[in-house]
Amino acid sequence: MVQISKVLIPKAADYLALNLRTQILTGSLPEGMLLPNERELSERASISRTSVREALRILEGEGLIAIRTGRKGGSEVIKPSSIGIEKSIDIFIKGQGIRMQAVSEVREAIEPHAARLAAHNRSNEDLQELKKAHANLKESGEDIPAFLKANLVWHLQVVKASHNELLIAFMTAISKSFYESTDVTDFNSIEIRKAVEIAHQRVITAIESANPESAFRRMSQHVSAYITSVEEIGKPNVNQM
Amino acid sequence: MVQISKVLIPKAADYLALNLRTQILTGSLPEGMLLPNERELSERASISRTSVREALRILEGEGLIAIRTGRKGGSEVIKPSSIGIEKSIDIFIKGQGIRMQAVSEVREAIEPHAARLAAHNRSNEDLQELKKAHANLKESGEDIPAFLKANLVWHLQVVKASHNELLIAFMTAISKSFYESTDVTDFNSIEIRKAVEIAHQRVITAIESANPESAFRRMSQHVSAYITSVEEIGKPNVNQM
DNA sequence: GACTGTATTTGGTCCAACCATTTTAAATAA
DNA sequence: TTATTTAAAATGGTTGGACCAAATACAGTC
Repeated sequence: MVQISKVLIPKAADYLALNLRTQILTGSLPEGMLLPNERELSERASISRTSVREALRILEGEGLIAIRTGRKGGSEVIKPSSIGIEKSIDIFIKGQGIRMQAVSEVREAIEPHAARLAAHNRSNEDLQELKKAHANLKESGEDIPAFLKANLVWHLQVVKASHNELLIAFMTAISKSFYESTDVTDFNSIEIRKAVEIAHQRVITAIESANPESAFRRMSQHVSAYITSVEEIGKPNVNQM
Repeated sequence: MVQISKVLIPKAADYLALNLRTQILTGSLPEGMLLPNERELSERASISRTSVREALRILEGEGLIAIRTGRKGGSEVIKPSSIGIEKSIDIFIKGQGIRMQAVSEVREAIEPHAARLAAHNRSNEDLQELKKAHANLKESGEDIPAFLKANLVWHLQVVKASHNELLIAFMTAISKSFYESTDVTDFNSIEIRKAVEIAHQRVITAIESANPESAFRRMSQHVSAYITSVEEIGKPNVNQM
């Protein structure tokens, strides 16, 4: 028996999308460049404009092009931002019904290390932003939503100060889920909020004095304590949408 | 002056995609369900089949549906896997020209913590898979590519044993980039390969004996040492494609 | 020079037909 | 009866062409 492996016939749109994606990621199509308009792409690739548009929709979804209408519009090659990562992580968490605990564990992995890196790499601007975020948290008073918001910003700012683009993307994606599922009543107590404030101050001090191991240890303690204070047995999973 | 904010007119396809995405993520459209066929969706949503197809292409790209042709074909709702995350991380790393060092730093954040969790959560199957991966690494002998492959599998297996779906997804995505950019000649020395083997054995022992802090520390040391041994000043960025 | 209207270019939408693939069902042969 | 072949049906894939909508350029006008 002659062995014939199945001939895969990729869809026209997928084929064009792959072609363009490769050219974009290799730099053949540099950021800022305008792709040929749809009618020309259609002609050049010898496929219908409909298929071209499906291909462009795929690339748009991947964050590789931005499509503008009107004269001088078209498909511009853009640098893929972390939004794509955030979107897919969000879909993954919601679609899979990921446990909140799993999200917390990722924070426990990322944040201490990010604090360590921040102590190494932070700029003066980073430090000022961090202190500003800390001030906002201190000033939130009895306004629990404002406290939670300021808290979120502070944690993100620490990771930003690490200057690691991947950690920033991960943390941004995850913190959204975490923030959405945090119960306001968890922070009704002034004592808990004060403890958070003190812990943050310690981390800031470590980062400011460029002490990586101290930053790591203090952030580690803080995140663990924070999660413990939020966790309750039987707490439901991440909210669906 | 009357304040009029710009009226945003979303594209028909985006609108339908958002509608369906919401229903899928909230569970209204459960996994396995077949969406109405394209012609019916077109009729029900009062938009053209072309727009319906663009919407389906978006959802397909997000990993929320699988489209099959033929009678009894159609768009099946599927559980979004980690592939979407891996794809977007891959695009981000390549498109942004992320430094290899940044990828390494993420490993240093994730792997020790994953080892710690593995010591907590690992099943007997996990342990056996880990030992199998270790055996493969030991048996690779002078075959450097085989060594690197086995090494990759071992590291992934540790993270899998953590039973944290997000960490697994992150590590899978990242390890691909790391693996692709690792120079074979970095491991020409038998001494280096032997050191890796010993370090792995220590981590396995810690995980087997359910000693989280030992697992954390040993993995931490191993990853740092590994990265140091691979790092060379002036090493180029992650390969573009 | 500022404004205004018109033409041009580009993406957005629609339609109607036909092709390709897969499954089902009927017809036929063994 | 059972196995095989053939035809029909249902579904996504693709096409070409027409027209709509938005953004810009440009010529004309004040």
